Amino acid sequence: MAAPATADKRRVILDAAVRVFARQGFHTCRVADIADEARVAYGLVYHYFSSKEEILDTLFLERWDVMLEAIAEADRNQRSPREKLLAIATFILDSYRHDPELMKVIIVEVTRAANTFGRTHLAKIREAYDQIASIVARAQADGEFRMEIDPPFAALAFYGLVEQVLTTWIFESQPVDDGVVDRTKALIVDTICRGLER
Amino acid sequence: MAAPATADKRRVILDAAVRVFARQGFHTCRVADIADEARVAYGLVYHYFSSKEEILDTLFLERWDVMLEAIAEADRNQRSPREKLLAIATFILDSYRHDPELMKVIIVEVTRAANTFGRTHLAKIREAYDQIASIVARAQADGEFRMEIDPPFAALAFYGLVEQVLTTWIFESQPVDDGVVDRTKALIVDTICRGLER
Amino acid sequence: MAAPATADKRRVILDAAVRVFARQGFHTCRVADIADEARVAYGLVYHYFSSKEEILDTLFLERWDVMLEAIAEADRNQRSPREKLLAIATFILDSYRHDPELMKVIIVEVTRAANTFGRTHLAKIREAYDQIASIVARAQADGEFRMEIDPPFAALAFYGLVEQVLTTWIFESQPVDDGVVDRTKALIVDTICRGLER
Amino acid sequence: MAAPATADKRRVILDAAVRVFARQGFHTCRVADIADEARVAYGLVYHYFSSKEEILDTLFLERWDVMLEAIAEADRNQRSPREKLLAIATFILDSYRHDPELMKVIIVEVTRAANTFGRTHLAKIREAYDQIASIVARAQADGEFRMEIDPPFAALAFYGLVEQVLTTWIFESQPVDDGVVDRTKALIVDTICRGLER
DNA sequence: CATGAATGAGACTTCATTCAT
DNA sequence: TATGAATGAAGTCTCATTCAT
Repeated sequence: MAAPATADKRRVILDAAVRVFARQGFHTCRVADIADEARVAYGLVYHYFSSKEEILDTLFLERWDVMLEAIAEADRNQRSPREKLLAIATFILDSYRHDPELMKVIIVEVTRAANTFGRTHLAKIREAYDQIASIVARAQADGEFRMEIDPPFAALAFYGLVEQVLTTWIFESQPVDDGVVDRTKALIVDTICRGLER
Repeated sequence: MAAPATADKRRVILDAAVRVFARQGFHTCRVADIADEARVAYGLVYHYFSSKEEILDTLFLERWDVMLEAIAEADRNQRSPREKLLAIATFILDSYRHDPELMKVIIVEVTRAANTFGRTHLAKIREAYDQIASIVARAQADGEFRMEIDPPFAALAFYGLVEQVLTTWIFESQPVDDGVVDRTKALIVDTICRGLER
Repeated sequence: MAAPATADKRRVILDAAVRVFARQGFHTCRVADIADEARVAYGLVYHYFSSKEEILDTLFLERWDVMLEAIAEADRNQRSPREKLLAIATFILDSYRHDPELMKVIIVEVTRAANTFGRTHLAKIREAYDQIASIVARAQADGEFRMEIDPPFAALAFYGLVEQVLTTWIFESQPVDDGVVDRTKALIVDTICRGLER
Repeated sequence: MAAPATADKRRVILDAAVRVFARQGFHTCRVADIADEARVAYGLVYHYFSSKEEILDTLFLERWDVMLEAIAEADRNQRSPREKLLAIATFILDSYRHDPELMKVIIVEVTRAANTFGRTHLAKIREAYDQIASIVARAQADGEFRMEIDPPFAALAFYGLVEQVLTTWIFESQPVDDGVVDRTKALIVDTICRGLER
């Protein structure tokens, strides 16, 4: 039972892949880059993963499941729809704050890659939309949200804005501090819930 | 000595590239696929374009300039900010209605490709955001929009929703009819301007 | 009869080819480079020459025949073998002085290209050696040169030194003036005829 | 567990490259030809070398360093300048005798390729000239060679003749036997040291 | 588990040559 | 003669994946 605490090479490879994908992009990087970044032999990558794609799939699914659970929890624990949306925005923006590289990879390489991984994981991605739509639908039933906007569409607007914000941050590739994160999540919720007009 | 109707091979290649990029994605397709689709010799592609990338750049810039002009025109010709945003949404959604493949390529391969072409054309893309933000800023000055939401952020919400809608359609890859387009553009403007709450 | 004095496009192409071959080398340059340098349409090159190779062949044969004649003339007009060799060295070095680019092309791309054009034009190249060897042979018969060195070998030494000198100049790619040329040709003849030892 | 005799694939590739370069010439052969000749997968060539050029560079540098050392050794071990030059000529001609293909490649593709590899390796090539010139200079100081011919020029004549001889053999592409080699090296030294005149 | 050499299909790009005008 | 668009065969290099140790 002498295995050292950091011997989980699989994890090391996954973490290295995040950095490499974030830096170079999935299509541009080579498997060798990942092995180098992980300081691991070339072949070991293929010992743990059957392909380069599977690494990205793994990263996405790991994280996305956490997010789906966070959304569910927000729905359970918060009272008003506004607070629920705020909790969701908070979770996603905090995720970026804590691990911008991972979020960059997930958004750029999966969520927004309509031709490739986005299509592969369409069902998973939709689950998030559906949960948000469900929150909206119940808010309408409770008379808190107006009926004109159908829930899937509202989910689109909300999640779309969150993702657009993250994309902007990713493009700017400068670190965001807690203040920016706090103000932005409030702004997102306010914009979506109250609209632009006076 | 009338110019032959289909002699512009450069155009033929560009149009073929749209179809191929839309179908297979930029990274997945080969230059040979474009040449085949255009029914043109392999080398001719390189006679007109210096690389596969330049083809995509050309497609994007051609179309994006048209869109920037359309936004400017909407700003000039429409009275209220709501009408201006509606005109912009109309233009973009109609663009998709009329040439879904081209719009798919531009959004999937450029606008949302934060690692590659999106970064290349960042300045151009931002011009659109800036124009929209400017509309919002003037609406605030005129007392029509509320002051709480800063204009660049509002532009993000509006354009983000438009793009998210198109992405959904692209994912579903089923044709949209005029009715859907009309209802959606109204919904976009209503969502962004009036918000979700009662 | 409006043809301008410089309308000989064939000549224009040949002269342009000299410059391009000298600058970029035969293998590295493209036919398009020659056409550009000649300010002539792409296709015209193929109107006058059947291939890129034929251009180089033409340049070589044109010049080499002049040289063979110059050697023959030196043999006829000069009295002593030393004067004959001096006249030959003079002619070759002067050729370089007057048109270094052409000489560079002939030496680098033909004479020293044992795998390609050197092999093609082997017979022509040998004619020069043979003429020089013949001069040496007669000098031996006349008792002016010693018998120990067989004429073909002597020709090798003499012509080899001339070519080695030119190669050095080509490598240095700086212009040589008349003084250098004069001193060098004397040195060549002296070295070959009298040797290094006291 | 003795190391297998032929397991060094890098060496196998280099040796195959010599044969292919000698047979077809550097510009005419394809990397595939080298891989085939080495009975090795295409990609392995690029595993060991970054380009076709690097293979030739490697072959040249390996051999040239051996030659520089041989010249230095001749300078150290031989007494008279004539014996030193004889030892050098012997080494180079023997090199050809033992591995004519390698010497062909080095001379034809590097040493005499003024436009390409010759230029790249100019400094290395000059080292050989400089060593020979240094031998001549000391012979002049010792009163054994006459002062009229400056040492770099003498080196040119000597090395130029050696190379010209090899080039002739290469052109003839017939094997040379020891007798020819012995007679030729004596002839080279005699020609350069005593000259043609009686 | 771990290593990294070995494989080979495939992509991009170049460019000599042809041809219609 | 003159033009330059059109052709398509090659060739280099990359890199995901396999495999022997």
